[in-house]
Amino acid sequence: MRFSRLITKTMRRDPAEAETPSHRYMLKSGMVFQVAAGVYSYLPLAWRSLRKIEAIIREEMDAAGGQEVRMPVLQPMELWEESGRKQAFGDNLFTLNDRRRRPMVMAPTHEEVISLIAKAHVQSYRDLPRIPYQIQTKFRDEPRSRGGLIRVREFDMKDAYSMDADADGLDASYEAMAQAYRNIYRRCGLPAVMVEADSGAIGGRDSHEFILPASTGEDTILRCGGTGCGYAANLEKAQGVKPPQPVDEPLPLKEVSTPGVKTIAELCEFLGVPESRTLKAVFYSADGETVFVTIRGDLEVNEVKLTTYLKVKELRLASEEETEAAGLVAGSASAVGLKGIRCIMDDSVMLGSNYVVGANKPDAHLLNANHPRDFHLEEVADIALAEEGQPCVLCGEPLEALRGIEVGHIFKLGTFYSETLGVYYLDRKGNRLPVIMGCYGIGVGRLLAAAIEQNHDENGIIFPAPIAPYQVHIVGLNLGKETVSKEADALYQRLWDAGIECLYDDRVDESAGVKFNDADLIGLPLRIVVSQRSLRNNVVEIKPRAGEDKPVLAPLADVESTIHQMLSHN
RNA sequence: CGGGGAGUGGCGCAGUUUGGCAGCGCGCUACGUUCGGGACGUAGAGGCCCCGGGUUCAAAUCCCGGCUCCCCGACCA
Repeated sequence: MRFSRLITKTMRRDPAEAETPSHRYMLKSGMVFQVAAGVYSYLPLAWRSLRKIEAIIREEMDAAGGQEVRMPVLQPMELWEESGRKQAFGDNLFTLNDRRRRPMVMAPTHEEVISLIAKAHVQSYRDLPRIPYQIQTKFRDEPRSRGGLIRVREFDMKDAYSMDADADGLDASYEAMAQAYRNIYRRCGLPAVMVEADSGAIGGRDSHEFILPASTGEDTILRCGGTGCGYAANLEKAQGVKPPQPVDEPLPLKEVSTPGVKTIAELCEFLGVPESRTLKAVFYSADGETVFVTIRGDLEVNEVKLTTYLKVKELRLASEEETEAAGLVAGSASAVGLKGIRCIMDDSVMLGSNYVVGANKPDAHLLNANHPRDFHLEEVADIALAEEGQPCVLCGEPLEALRGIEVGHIFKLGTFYSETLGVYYLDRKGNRLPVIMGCYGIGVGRLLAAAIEQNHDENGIIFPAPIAPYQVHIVGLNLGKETVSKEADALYQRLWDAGIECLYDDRVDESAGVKFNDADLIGLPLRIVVSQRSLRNNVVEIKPRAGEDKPVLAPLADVESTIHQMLSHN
């Protein structure tokens, strides 16, 4: 591509609305153009890069036993009512009516349709396993789009669905997909980390996310800082070893006056006890029911874990009205003597004794509360937020925290859709059984954005070669001189003939500085400078975008081989 | 949806407090000079000041209503 013919231009100044680096550089380099909140046009540079990512995905999906299909974006609302996901998606669902006023959905994902297809085509265990996939535009009316392509409302996703006869089959398909994902990220030059993830409301046993480390990421993961065990999980799901506390002989329960004391911090200050010697009480509204949750004072409630444990759709902190209606005394509540409300206790409470707890009346607390002597709770679960520095549950090494961007997510769905939508097969013995499904997603545009988040400097993008729009940026200087422009044009043609993708800055009137800055901004792996000065010695300068290496002076005749050598080095 | 910020030539902004010719820098066009890290001169083109209403002799500016975008929180690839 000749720079002078490109439909886009680079911007000299930073676009005002972009704060995250990938957003800023994609706008500045002319890769994308925003049309509405969370809706973008992909312009030539971005589109070439996206197509490279897609090509890698296709190869790996095909190699892992996938087969590409194409399902419709436009789908009847009926189908979403049948699966119950009209409700589940709620306002996130883009909807419209057709000319006969029939409600339609712009699909956010394709479990429903793939189930219909499976229902029509899978009748026997002989028809399994199958892994159809597609790369297609999805529509989700996100409450808030952000960060350029990081989170948008219209986006391209590779979505795959596995269909198996039994749990072993699902495990095999799942592992094949996981391996395909590892290959995809590796080939894109991106060190994504596979972490355990919350599987969400619909459930299924396993779920993993692929997180690309980046400081601007929306997700936090905890991973084992040790070398051997490899434990890594999204903070929403992560476990750590909770600091054990002394389990002393139970002392007699005793009420103390604590005027004005509401928070754990105030309580510890007032009584001179450590947080781990107190129990915190938190009240939630879970699908409308007010529930009481208690956890050791030095730990925080993980609302995702709690949501999953309760198997509810909506969890939020209870309002003052709800708290009062349930007879709870905010600031002085505890499980001691509490009746008529569902209570959940974090298992950390077991690791300690003689707690300070609320007295369930204003301005009073109890000393030396012990489980189960003073309160006996049936529902005990791990609902605590794991923390950096806690020992790994597998090997005991301290956990480390890492921010990152979710660039893929895989789920073992189980039989939810098969049973809801009627996808059954006959096994060897003639039993009618639901097909076991898994689903596997990669956000293609987000992967590009994440790649830039992770690979940039103050001057612009530093593209990993496999997903760069072009491999080489030819910068022609002194192109006003016919001798130079002829050589540069010829080299450009030669490299394309040799299969090397080039962006050729053939602008005659731009200064060298402008061209260098644009090359840095766009960030192709290699920059070749063709100038009067270099041609005098029959060489061109080749310089990698990454690193501080000095340019290589390559004789004109050896340019192709030098490029190949330098690209394979990266 | 809650909280914060912003809408003025293609881009970045000033002007709004105190109403009075719509400005600056970059970019763009033409000509000339320059030519290895965002050159210079001269002459130009380009605006629904987000939209609708109101106040006023007069509104980018004041009042009322609405829309859009960005950022922070609840969701997700």
